[in-house]
Amino acid sequence: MENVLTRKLECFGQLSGSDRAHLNSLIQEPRHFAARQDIIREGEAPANVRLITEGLACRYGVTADGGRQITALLLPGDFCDLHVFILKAMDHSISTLSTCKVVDIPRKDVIELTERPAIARALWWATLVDEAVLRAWLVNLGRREAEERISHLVCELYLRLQAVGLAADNHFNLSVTQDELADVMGLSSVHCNRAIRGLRHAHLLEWKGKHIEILDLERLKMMSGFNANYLHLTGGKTSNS
Amino acid sequence: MENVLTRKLECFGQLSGSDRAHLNSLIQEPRHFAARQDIIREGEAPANVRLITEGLACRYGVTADGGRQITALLLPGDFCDLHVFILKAMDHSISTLSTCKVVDIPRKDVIELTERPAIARALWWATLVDEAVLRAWLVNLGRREAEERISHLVCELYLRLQAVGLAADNHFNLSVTQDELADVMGLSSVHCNRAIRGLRHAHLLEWKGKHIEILDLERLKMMSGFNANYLHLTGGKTSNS
DNA sequence: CGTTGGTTTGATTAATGTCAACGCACGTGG
DNA sequence: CCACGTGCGTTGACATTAATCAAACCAACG
Repeated sequence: MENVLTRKLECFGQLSGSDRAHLNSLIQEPRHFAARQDIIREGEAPANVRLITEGLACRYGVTADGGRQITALLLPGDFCDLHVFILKAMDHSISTLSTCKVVDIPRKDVIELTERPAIARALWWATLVDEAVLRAWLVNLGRREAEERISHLVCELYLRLQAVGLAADNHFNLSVTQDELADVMGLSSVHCNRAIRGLRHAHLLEWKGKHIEILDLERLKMMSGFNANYLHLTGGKTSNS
Repeated sequence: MENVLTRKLECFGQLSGSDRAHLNSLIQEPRHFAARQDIIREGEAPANVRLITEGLACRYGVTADGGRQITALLLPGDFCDLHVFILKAMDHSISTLSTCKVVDIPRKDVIELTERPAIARALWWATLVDEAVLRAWLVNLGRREAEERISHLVCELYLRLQAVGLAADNHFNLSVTQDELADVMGLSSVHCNRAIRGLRHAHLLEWKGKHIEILDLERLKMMSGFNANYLHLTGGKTSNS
């Protein structure tokens, strides 16, 4: 089975055999992280680029009064800190949510990567998609209320997980507690709990422990105004191939 | 006077005379837009890259039920659609807020730009800063309430406008109505109005029409937990030089 | 002057947060 | 094998924050 990095980058477009081989050579032994451990902290300037190969992680920011807001969920294939080439220091922290495997890619290898045009474009694409997801989340937090907000996230995660082979048949696993979900959604955990109950009672989904089952994807998309365009998954392998 | 593009890119670092000259040559006659006109709409795939040289514009997304959320404020020097090289179509729209001047840069000229290393890095930097601002806004919407939220935005805009020479001495002009501010903040315009009144009564700022005067920047930063790191303005000309 | 677009205010309702209790599943140690 | 924590989910009661509706106000402008 191909590795998560090539799978992810080929969402943008087909890569040559040589490019794939080169990418494969970069995936060394991963480091293992327990759940709820910081991978990188705000202020640090890491020397390597890190890539999640297994598990769930998140970017987050904290407010002065101790609040936490998760600003991105990182799935297998996602980069932690492509920024490092340009910006002096991390302006946010990254933490695991589940146990994770993380590969370190030395800075110089990434620079080499950017000299392969197809890969460089795919990396650039990944950055732009991250940005698009951030915009979608902003709309979600700013203009949708709790049940719609959660529905929207569930739709997004289903498609993103599907794109890396981690979801199918309307169900998937997600290692987040309701406290953590609250930090994603900009809500309190109690309110998240009640919103999920609402969705359950409306026969839209089941959510027990880590297991999420979407009972009515169409209605879930409808009620949350979900439109997959922003994920830009129109490249190589959108559908199950 | 140098143009806004070079001024902006030199926030990242000094450019050579040749690079500057090249950038200057790209700034042709701008097109004029009235206030509240769309510059690009969701779904379009523009052939040129557009750059705001004067005025205030915004990115925005709309929800199914007609709500609008502004996801970025574009100041002079900001690009509208660097995305166009990679992504097939815009996943959001851009509209003017005030009257604006907009320069079109042909696609091929931007490709040439990316072949000059210092400029390519500066463009990359600009993208990453945009992303960092999105994350900061997400924290703002998710975890701060109205008064703090507005304070945070005011601090950010003051620094960003200062960086392009459009703010000094704790005041600046901002062409947004309270309805538009509400769409930035994820609040209702009535609630924005009351929050501004609160800030006014606390002697933190004055805000009359387009004119904003910061009365106590330190306290404003404090109460909103503002930390300028995410703007990454540590390069060439952070302070007044 | 009257219109118009924007701001301000009050009254009311809806959404969300907070605090506290309870319950359930799971693991650990006696 | 059972008793006890412990972490998480669930629920209720109540406080706070924000949205909505509607009216009044104000300044700019033809």
